[in-house]
Amino acid sequence: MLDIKLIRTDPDKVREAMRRRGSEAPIDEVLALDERRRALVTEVEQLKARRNQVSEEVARAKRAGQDASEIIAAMREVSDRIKALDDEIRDVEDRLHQLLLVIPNIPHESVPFGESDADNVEVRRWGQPRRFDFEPKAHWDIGTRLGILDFERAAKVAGARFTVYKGAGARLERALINFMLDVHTQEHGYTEILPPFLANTDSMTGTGQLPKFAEDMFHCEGTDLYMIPTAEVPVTNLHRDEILDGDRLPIYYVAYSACFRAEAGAHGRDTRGLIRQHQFNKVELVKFVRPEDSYDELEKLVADAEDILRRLGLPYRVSMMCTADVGFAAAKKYDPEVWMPSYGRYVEISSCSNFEDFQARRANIRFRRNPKTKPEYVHTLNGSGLAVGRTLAAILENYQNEDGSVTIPEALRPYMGGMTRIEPEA
RNA sequence: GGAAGGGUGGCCGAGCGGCCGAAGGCAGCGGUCUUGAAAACCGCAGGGUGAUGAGCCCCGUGGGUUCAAAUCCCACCCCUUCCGCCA
Repeated sequence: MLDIKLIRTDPDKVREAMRRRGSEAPIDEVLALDERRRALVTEVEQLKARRNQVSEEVARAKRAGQDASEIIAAMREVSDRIKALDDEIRDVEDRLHQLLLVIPNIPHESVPFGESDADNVEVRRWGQPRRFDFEPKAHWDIGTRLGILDFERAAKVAGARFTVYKGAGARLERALINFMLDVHTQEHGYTEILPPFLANTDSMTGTGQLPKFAEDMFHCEGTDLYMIPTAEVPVTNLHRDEILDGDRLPIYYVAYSACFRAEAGAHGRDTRGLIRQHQFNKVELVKFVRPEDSYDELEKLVADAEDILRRLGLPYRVSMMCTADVGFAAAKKYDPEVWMPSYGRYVEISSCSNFEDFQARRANIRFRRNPKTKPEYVHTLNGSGLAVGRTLAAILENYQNEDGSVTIPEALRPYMGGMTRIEPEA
């Protein structure tokens, strides 16, 4: 959520930011409602001040045993007016709030202008895509042939875009989760969280999934619960409506969770394999930091995600999202992308964002620099470290052998009981 | 799911419809005293809006009654205990 004061004092800056994003935003309507609200508030507050004053007089008179029926009668009218004004204010504020909730964040000045994802900018590249001296297969073929991924039975059990992992495949997924959690907790300084996988409307609104993106999520009928599309939601909302002690910042959390996405509107895209699923595993990094540190923290966050790819020996590049692709809530976003032989290109495997105070304002997450000062909004960041299913797919493809087996990356072997290869079932 | 009890400031905990943004205690901060510390004593200390002012608002949330609600009424949410069910 943007600061209403910013919209009020510099509406052109906001309009320009929306134009750069290619987003429509009801700025004029916001300004009109804001003005209306402030006029009403001024009026009602004057009346309330009078009511409070007179109430005291009534109390004093009654205590003195005097009759106060005249003032009481006079105040009835004032009270009615107050009630009417309060009703109108509530109505105006509701509408204003609804509008503010659908206005996206302002991209940081370092974000390049662009009109589509084609305008994203590659910032660095690591590793060399392997040259195969045989025809490399796609991970769905590799996994199916090895008997470690079962798409058909998953479709029977749940439907399209679900996968059953089996044997060494299930273990490899679990190994990746544990490996990532261990690296981030033991070497990058994150505290592990295992959050609820369902979250309520307030939480979804706090991080920005609602109200705009309801159709992307699974909703549990008859409840106020949504299945989380990312651990960002429960973990960021851990500190909703809190005032954090400045000494505690920065806070780093890492959380494994299953993630659930309806993928409405993705018909026909990535229909095969693990790339686009209704349910997938992810290890998510979340930070709460001081505003002045958030861009340094973003760079460190990306580096933490990249570290996993390097240790796994997976070639990747990092793209900086342009204004058109930065995402609703983010001010700046980097996407680490892994080399995927079956796609013949780099595929998003993480997404690291600085939301500045956009989420903090929605979720009311603040901190106090020192005991005397007013609370300020924190900056929140998050990034995948990494998407586990896509990582497994990348390993199958990049580490495949001509005989159909897959070599297990060095770093994962301790998590696989020393296993070095996944061989086809006998 | 059923029954009972409860949600007040960082924590504990009072609160007769008006003098309650709210006693008291603890923790915190500043000071006096002390070589220093503790103790004792004095003082400051919630959040929002706004200009560090005035005013206004906030006692789980939302309605209602009233000239006036932390206090009365209704609904909802959450917590605790007991029972039932259950991984």
